[in-house]
Amino acid sequence: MTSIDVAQRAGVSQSTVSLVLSGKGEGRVAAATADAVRTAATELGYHPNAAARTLKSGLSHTVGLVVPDITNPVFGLVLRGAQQAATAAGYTVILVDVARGDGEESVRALRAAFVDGLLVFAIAPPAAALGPGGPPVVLMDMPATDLPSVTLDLKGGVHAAMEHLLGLGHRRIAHLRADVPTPTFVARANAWARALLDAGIDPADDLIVGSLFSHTAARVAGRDLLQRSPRPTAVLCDDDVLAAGLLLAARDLGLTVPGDVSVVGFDDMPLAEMVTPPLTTVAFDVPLFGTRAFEVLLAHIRGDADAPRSTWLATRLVIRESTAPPPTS
Amino acid sequence: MTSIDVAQRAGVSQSTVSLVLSGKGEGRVAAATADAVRTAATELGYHPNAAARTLKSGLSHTVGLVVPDITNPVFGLVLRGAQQAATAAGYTVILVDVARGDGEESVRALRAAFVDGLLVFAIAPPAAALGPGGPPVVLMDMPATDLPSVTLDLKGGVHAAMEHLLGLGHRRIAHLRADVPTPTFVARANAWARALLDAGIDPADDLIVGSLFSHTAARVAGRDLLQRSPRPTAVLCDDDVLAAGLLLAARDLGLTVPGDVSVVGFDDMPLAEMVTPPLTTVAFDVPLFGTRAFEVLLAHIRGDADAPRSTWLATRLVIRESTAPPPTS
DNA sequence: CTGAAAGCGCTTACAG
DNA sequence: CTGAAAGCGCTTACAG
Repeated sequence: MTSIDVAQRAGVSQSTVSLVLSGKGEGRVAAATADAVRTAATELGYHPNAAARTLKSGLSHTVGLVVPDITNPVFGLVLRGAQQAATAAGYTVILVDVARGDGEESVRALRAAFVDGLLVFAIAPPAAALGPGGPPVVLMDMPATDLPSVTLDLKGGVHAAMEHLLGLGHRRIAHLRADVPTPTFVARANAWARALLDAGIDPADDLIVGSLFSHTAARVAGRDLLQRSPRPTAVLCDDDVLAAGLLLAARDLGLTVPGDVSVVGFDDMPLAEMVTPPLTTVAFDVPLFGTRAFEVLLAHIRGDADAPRSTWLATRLVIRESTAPPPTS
Repeated sequence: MTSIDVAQRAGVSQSTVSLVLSGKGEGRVAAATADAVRTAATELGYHPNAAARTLKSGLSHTVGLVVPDITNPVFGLVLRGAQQAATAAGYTVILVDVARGDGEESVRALRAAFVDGLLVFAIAPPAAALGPGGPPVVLMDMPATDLPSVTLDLKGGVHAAMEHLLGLGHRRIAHLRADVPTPTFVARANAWARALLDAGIDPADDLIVGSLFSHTAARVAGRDLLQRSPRPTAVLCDDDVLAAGLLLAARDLGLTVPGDVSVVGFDDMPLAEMVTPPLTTVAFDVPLFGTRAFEVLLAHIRGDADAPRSTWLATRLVIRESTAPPPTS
């Protein structure tokens, strides 16, 4: 079932079939001819072979989104946003999960699916993504000097959260951080320390605890943190899943939130509203983040002269019920 | 940068390059020649063009996973499981989100990425996936007579949940259901009604409420349900997100769980442990579900004579803190 | 307005 | 053990 079959049935040449079906026949092919081609294609149930098309044209109209850990609910929303913009432009976004590995395998596979471009979220772009002949890459939540990127105003977000906590009267503000040394988490850590320093508080080691990326790990880390004395009166968490784990830890220890300890999350995922109490958290427009990233990537795929090198998205603090003044005792 | 460049540099023919680099040269190409080819390829940073390879061989070693709503956290784990089995077999899984649309667009795109096979989760397989020349399709959580499928023991799961609730002394057991008329939800509804009937209870309409698939929608629907009188003493929910919404509704109304009302979820996603109280829920091995589905698909891709038509996965009830005997009043 | 022809970069019999 | 050649199914100048 090839374009030649369609051509025969419609009584035209293969070129004409291609022209009509790709929409490039406009004003070059007679309406009657075009109709005949379309009819024949429908009757035969013909679908152009994408491999052949891509081989010839060099374009697949598909981009890949590489995420570090699909288990984290934010990425679904990022994909949604990216896909929305992509659909409008005639593209599809396919997602690949690196599962906190190096992603070499996955990206190699993605190239094998010859995507026209790559969106890489918060991980160092796998070498396989770069090499010569590789497609354009846009980094998300990952600053870079040599590659275009879309980042988040992490500093502003953490700053707002710390101002909020400091304003409430907290001094011992701990940091429950992700045990992942990527720039996005380093930036959070630095902003936390900066805010403390600016308030004349020492960002001491006993205010810091690291955790793997699961609520179970955060629960264990949180128990450790909340049993230190003096106990922190507030905790800034690197994301909402970690914050959810900390909530569990507080409950394990018979501590109330925000009565005994205030908690701030990051990302404002749906989860933030579902836990008890609902989380005060640093928010950004997650789908928009995906949309923006796709738009930047598309500009690079098209080779636009004014394709943005690096842009960023605002963050803001959403205040819910997990923060309050420190206990008076 | 093509295989011809590599051939020239290594001083061999294009055929030899192909043989060596595809691993099919074993025992057919002299070791020294093979080394020369590999060296040249590395030096040149050569990557075979996947479109050409696929066009010629008809194989992309990529399969697609089509999910109804990537926003739901279960699908991430399904992808993980599928990818794990796929990696072992030299395949990659790419995910496409249909966003509760019909998926025609997405699947067309996936075919354009010429996947070797398709895993379609809980939605009617888009027509674009079927047509002649389409790749093998395996349906997940969606029984079918004409296509291979991997399903869940939904009936057993609901039965266990209802036995648990009935055993606790509940009679007015409501059903918070997904407003999505796919077989997976119809099966849950039927099993719920069956269990009630078997216990001599009428599965009346006032025990039923439908909701869109978000905790916000479920919260609203849940408030409606919990304000009916007499109030249900227990609610079976079509999934954990819906159950989380119901928990919020109970809180809105000043009701305690499980004191005033018991709640059972479905899927046992990480969320089930993060909400308050942790959810009693119908569980299954989510990653294994993905793994199984991939294995079945692979058997069909390979054309194994004994490729399974339809298999199923067990479910079990995980009892946590959201269920207790009904209020004595 | 339409067709004949070349060629995208591989893989795979086939010949030697 | 190695190479020359055909061909996968399209698209795209080019000719008419």
